[in-house]
Amino acid sequence: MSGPTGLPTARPGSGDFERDVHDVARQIPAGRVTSYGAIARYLGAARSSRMVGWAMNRALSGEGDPVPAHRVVNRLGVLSGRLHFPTPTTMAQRLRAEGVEVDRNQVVDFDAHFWDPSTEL
DNA sequence: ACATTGACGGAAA
DNA sequence: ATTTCCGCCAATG
Repeated sequence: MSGPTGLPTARPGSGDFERDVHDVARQIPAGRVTSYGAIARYLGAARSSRMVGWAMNRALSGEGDPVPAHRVVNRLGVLSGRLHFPTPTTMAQRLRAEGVEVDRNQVVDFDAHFWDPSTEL
């Protein structure tokens, strides 16, 4: 946490952004998913959803506490980051293991599984 | 030092 | 409704 309000205040460009992204991602409940944009909005960097992707990419690097990167998809529910996992199917497998249906690299009934940090957190 | 490229997404055309 | 354009900025060639 960083801000006096308790809300993360780090923005892209600050070294804390990456850590905050990981922080939020770790709070995504199993069986739920969120989007890059949703995390960016929560962190007050609505236009930097790409940076969230960059941060998630680093999350897979293994270092630090594990981050459930498979629970972050794009706004359409597509597993756009699947190619960054050990194998192209790892992301989908992990989601299915949590009860999230995936068809054609896309979360089925995305809205029902969507978890918005701005609302839920 | 300069150009291109993204795990994106909203706005403009 | 669909397609194209840009902002955001770290990383890479």
